[in-house]
Amino acid sequence: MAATSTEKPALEKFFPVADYDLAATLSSGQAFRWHKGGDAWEGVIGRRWVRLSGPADGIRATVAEPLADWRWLIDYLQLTTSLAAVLSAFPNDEPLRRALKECPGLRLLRQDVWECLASFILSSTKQIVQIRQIVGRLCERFGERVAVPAGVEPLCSFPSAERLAVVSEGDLRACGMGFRAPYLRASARMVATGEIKLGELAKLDLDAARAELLRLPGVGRKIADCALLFAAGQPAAFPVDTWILKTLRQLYFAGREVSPGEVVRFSEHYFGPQAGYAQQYLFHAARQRAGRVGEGPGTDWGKRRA
DNA sequence: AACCAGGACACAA
DNA sequence: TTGTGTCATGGT
Repeated sequence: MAATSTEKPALEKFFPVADYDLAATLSSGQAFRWHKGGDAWEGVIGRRWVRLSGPADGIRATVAEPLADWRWLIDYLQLTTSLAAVLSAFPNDEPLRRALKECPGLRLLRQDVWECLASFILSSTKQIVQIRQIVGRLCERFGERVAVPAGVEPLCSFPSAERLAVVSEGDLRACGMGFRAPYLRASARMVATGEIKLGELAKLDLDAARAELLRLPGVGRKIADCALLFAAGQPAAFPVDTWILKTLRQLYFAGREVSPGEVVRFSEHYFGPQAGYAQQYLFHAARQRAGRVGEGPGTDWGKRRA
């Protein structure tokens, strides 16, 4: 664990990397705590505040306290992943070629499993902007303060399963999560007690890992696959949400109203070992075309009435 | 101002 | 196995 002992602690580090679109990646609905501040993105990874900016040839990272070991960030951003190798595993079809052209440099992150899972438990029938709000309130009320540079507003970590397991349902509802509150609380308990071991998911095959997550209340196939893909290192997981359902019907079923089950089964054999990456490209491309990517509260694309 | 949102669940048939 | 109503909340 002392592999980087030769490095001096620093507040800033530059990581050379090609084909990495930070903005697309951080706003593509896989993580919910990133905020754009000027030309940079600010967020919290684990218990650290980070500011990221993306010059053409890499990513510059700034933290609040000097660091020598940056592996946590390399891992989160998946900087050692060869995008070309991933994309070469895609089926060579027109829909994917188009999505690749529309979202060059889109990546998958490797998030904390509990944060990702809990966030997606809160996501059901919620718009992404609302998920961000709910997660934000959850963190500020039950998370722990993290160190930030002078002049930056205080921020908190994502609350642990142990913490959320002992928060009352009413206090959770006060974050605006509605009927999802009992799901989050009960799932937090099962994770906190070790009944479900999130750390083991990466070692299991996809079906076994999914079966584990499906034991959690409020976690169905879609949310399980989100946690598996965005956090648990299962590259073949393929979350089918309303966007992907509509998109796949259009692109692969000639617009026919095929059932969700049929679309799921199609996705299981068609997209291959990197199906999850394919999903993210199709999802982000579709949302981008619909003008839904940069949206936040108060964004109305100039349609506000006088 | 209605409509609907990165679903899950219990309950039909 | 596949289809329907229900569950809170608030942005658009």
